[in-house]
Amino acid sequence: MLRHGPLKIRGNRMNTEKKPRRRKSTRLSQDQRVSDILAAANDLIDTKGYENVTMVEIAERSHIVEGTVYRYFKNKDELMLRVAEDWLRLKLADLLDVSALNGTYNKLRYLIWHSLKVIVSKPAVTRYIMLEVRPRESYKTTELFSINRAYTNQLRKLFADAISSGEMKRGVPERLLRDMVFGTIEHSTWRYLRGEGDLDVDELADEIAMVVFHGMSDRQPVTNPLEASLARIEAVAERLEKAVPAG
Amino acid sequence: MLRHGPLKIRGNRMNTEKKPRRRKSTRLSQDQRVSDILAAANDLIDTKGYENVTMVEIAERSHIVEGTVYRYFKNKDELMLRVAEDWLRLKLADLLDVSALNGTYNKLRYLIWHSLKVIVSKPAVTRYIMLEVRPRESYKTTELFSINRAYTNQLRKLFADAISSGEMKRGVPERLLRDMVFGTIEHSTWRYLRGEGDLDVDELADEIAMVVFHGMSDRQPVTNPLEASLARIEAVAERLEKAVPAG
DNA sequence: GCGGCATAATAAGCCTTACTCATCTTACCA
DNA sequence: TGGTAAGATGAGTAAGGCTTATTATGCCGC
Repeated sequence: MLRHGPLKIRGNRMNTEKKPRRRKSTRLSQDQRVSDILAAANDLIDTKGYENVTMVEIAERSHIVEGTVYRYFKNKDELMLRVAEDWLRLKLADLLDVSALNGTYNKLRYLIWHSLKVIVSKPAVTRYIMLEVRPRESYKTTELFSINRAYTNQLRKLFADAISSGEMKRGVPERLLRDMVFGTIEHSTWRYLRGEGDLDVDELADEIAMVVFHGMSDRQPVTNPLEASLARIEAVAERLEKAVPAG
Repeated sequence: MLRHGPLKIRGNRMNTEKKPRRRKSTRLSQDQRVSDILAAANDLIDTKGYENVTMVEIAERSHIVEGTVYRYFKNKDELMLRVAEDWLRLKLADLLDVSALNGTYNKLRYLIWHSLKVIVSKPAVTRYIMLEVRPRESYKTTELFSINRAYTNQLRKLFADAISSGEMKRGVPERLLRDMVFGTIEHSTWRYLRGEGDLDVDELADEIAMVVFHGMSDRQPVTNPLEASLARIEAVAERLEKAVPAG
């Protein structure tokens, strides 16, 4: 199938084929065109998934021709990046300062909850960022990387507050804790991002915060009878130790 | 640029152009061809990154022509999947049964260490799996998904052992703990997978195991609460025995 | 050795999609 | 109202995945 109509008008005696008519065009302001294109791209990404949108489609939905898109965006990647940046910037604009929240756990839960909200609000673009932008060598020089710093910064505050309140011990590499928090969030959302079912953001935020905060090991009051028994004996031991004069 | 030599031989009076010479071909056994192709694909993926290898290149390096590759692999995706599957299956073949290891922490550390070893052994294919296979809707019906179950199964054993020894409390969704373990591993390796520097597998395994085991909150790095508890009691008992006059 | 033949391998293309560019056209302004 | 800068168009290219008609090779029976 030819993309642009017949290549050659076959001449027959009385040429009944109309010569290809150039479509009527309208000149819009730069801003209007750009926002038309961005809107079209957004719609298409959301409905078809970022990997399936083509420049022709974006152009059609913007009521222009493919070549015109390239007047406003250097290439497809720049357009997609712009969509992602605009969205993420908007979403992170209302991120609270966690220092205002009460307690390490609440701060943590809030950050996790916020990330999940962002992801759920536009899964297709999240996929784009996770699959196309973050893996790049140049990721760290990316605008998206800078925007994401908002989370990193809040997490840093959380750590500072938690250390000064004694809830966290000093010395654990911040990098690792970050990887644990965001790694758990991302891994938890893959099922959703793959299109398998919904996501209960509030419940999941609770669960993730809990597991990340406490880790795998048991630290709650013991339920195991053997341990309970030991705990009682320990308590007695402690009392006796105090009672008996140091010898 | 034409991909396959001149399309049309322009006839001039005395045709001095040699007619396109069909290259000499050799027929190999099915097995030999397949393994040639797989070897070529492997080399190319490792050296150029999976996103940059083309079917023509794979064919050239296998000393055949593009079309021939399609006799042995339905399409590019099937070929790439095969490369990934063969590799991962081989790598997971020697995964130990964690029940043989001593203590939850050691089991955990071993699983993390093993994953990291696998990732480091072929980062280009790891990227392919993480960026192309796992995001698919069909991922769970994939051979790679099945192969990966080896980890899941070992992790399940770890949980079972840890619960029965009292180190972990019952009731935390297994899914979440899995997401924490593997999410932290993956997030920790992105810098490396992006090509930013090396990875000290042993050190990182220790760090991840530590942070995943204990979580963010401050706690003693106790490896076995029962043993720790007994140790404390014994110390007290010893002191008391010395302090209290023999009755 | 030799000829027939199943099928491996080749060469030439097709299709899609990102991107380019010469040409046409429009809106604005003098 | 007409000249013009720049916006918009249509046609085309390149690259890469995939298909297929044709060629020729190695095997097998004789």
